[in-house]
Amino acid sequence: MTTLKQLEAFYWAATSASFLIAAQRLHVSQSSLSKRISELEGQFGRQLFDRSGHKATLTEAGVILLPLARRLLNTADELHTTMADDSRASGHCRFGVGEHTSLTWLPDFVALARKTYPNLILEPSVDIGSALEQHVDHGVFDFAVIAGLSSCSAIATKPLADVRFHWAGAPSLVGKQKKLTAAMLREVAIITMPVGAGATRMADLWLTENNFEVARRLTCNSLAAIAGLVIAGVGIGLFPESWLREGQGHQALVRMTSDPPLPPLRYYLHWRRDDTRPLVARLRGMVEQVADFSKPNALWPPVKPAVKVRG
Amino acid sequence: MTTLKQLEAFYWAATSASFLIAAQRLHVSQSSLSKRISELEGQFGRQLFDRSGHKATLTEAGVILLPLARRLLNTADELHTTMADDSRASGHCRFGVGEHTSLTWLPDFVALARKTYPNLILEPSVDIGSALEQHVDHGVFDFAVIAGLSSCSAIATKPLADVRFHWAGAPSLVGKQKKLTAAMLREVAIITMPVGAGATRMADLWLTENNFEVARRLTCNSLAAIAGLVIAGVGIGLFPESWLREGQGHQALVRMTSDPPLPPLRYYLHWRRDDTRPLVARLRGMVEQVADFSKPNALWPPVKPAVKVRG
DNA sequence: CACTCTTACGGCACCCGTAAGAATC
DNA sequence: GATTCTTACGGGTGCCGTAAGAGTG
Repeated sequence: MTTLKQLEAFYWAATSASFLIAAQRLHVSQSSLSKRISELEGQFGRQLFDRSGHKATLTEAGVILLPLARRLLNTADELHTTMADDSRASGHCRFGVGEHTSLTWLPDFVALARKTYPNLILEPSVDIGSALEQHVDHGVFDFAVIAGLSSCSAIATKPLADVRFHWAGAPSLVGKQKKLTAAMLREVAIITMPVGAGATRMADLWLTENNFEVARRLTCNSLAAIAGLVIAGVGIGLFPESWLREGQGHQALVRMTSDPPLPPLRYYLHWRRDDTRPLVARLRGMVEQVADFSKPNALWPPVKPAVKVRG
Repeated sequence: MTTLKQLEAFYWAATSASFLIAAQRLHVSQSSLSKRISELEGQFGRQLFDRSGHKATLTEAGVILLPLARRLLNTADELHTTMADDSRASGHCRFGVGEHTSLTWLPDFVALARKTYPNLILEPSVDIGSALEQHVDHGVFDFAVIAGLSSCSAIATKPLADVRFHWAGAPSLVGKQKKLTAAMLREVAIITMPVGAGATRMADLWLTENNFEVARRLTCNSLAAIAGLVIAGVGIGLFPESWLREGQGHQALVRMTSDPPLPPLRYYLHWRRDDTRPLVARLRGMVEQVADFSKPNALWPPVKPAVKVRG
């Protein structure tokens, strides 16, 4: 008898980058997934994948089966949406966020998800936008929060918030006017996340469109590390507004103005359009609820001098 | 994870007369079926059946699930219809036929089905039409061949053939004209299958509509036995035309004419509308191919005197 | 040689059927 | 007491993961 497990295995194998990634998404071993597909092929009496090449590709029969399997899985998901009491749902959820998210509302989301689904195992990963997007597309992540839109039509998106970024430097570098000028850019290094990150793409666009020349570029994949570099006077860094808010943030990090100002960066929830699992859909809904990018970040608490010295 | 087996069990339990009958149709033990339903209830966190009474009835949640399960099973069946190579399908098929069918084309059907699906186990039952219909409705049979239409809207039908029936008697009873008159009916017993049989219903209608009075009625559930009674001179019997064909049949059974003639009896293939299993659908198609009610019957071969004595 | 998928195999978990139990009519 | 469904339990098998194998680029 054909089972939903088998069809699920086939579907994700057919639409993921490899059997291995499909297996990871389904939380089974790769050999188990391979076996499930073999069973299907046995039942149908035909090959679903052509294994002659380096990687398996769909045969004609596989192409026919793909939409049928999708329909069946859809129907099964609808049934679950209606019937299932998933308050005690167990399972895994893998998702990706940028570093900014990881330091603002990620704990809120995890807390809410854990409270709603105590048996669910959450597996967040922090990475830059381009890597997150690829992992969503390949089926590694159930969803991801990424700055900017996806270029892939198989990925659905929903806007979450606009976040303002600003340049900031150490007091000694910033000067009195706290304004980033073209002259400064020609002298001082600027430090950003790697090129795949949404904020970096936005900043590069801003630099290009305004014909700013940049002396040196430094990239680092940790925003906290960048803050350390900036404080040490290595250069000017790019930070979300919440890191630089008045009365909060490290006194050694001074927000600068620029002309024109940096445009706001829009964050989107990304997920594979063909992922209809109801539980994941609810988790995505919870992301929308708690996604507050203006929260004071966790690593960078409001600094009130521990001992206030008067006079 | 919810499985198709579980939903199948639920669906047939909900639409069959009892868990036991549903289990028989699915070829599993009743306890196994019960367990599958319990598992569903566990997953959904609600009762699907109300077990307080003598027999289980659907709860509100069960009523909601029923069409969803039906849809999922339909989708799964469509997938199988497209993909499955069922030439080597294994399984069981239970069906019912009337005695006339059992003695004409049933062997042809069994032969064809066994040839097409060597691993399929066929389980034909012979009974009268009303019993067959009930068994189809309750899910015991996958299909049945019955004279006349069903009164139940859940049963689909397809006409197979019109069969003519005739009265026949022993030569001593029939007389020269071989005509059944109202006078004869008042004197001689008529012998038919039990009241639930289609031919009997047809004959009763004929008697009533023509205001014939009948001296005595005998019923017997075996057509061969009725033939024996008729030949012994007990009364006049009702037989399908193929039993009485010229040059065939037992010489001691003489076909009679009647005024008005008996109307033809239409045989229909009956099955549960909600049974969408592709294999069963193909078997039903095979029934249509081989259903030849005018075949000489198996028990009643053309009688050619074993030894022809001349002179 | 890195990567992808298959095969072999030991172990465990699940599911099945038998049989006894509980509840209803 | 007959019927209907559940529970308990032993047994078998099907499925999973580990690990090694085969083939490709």
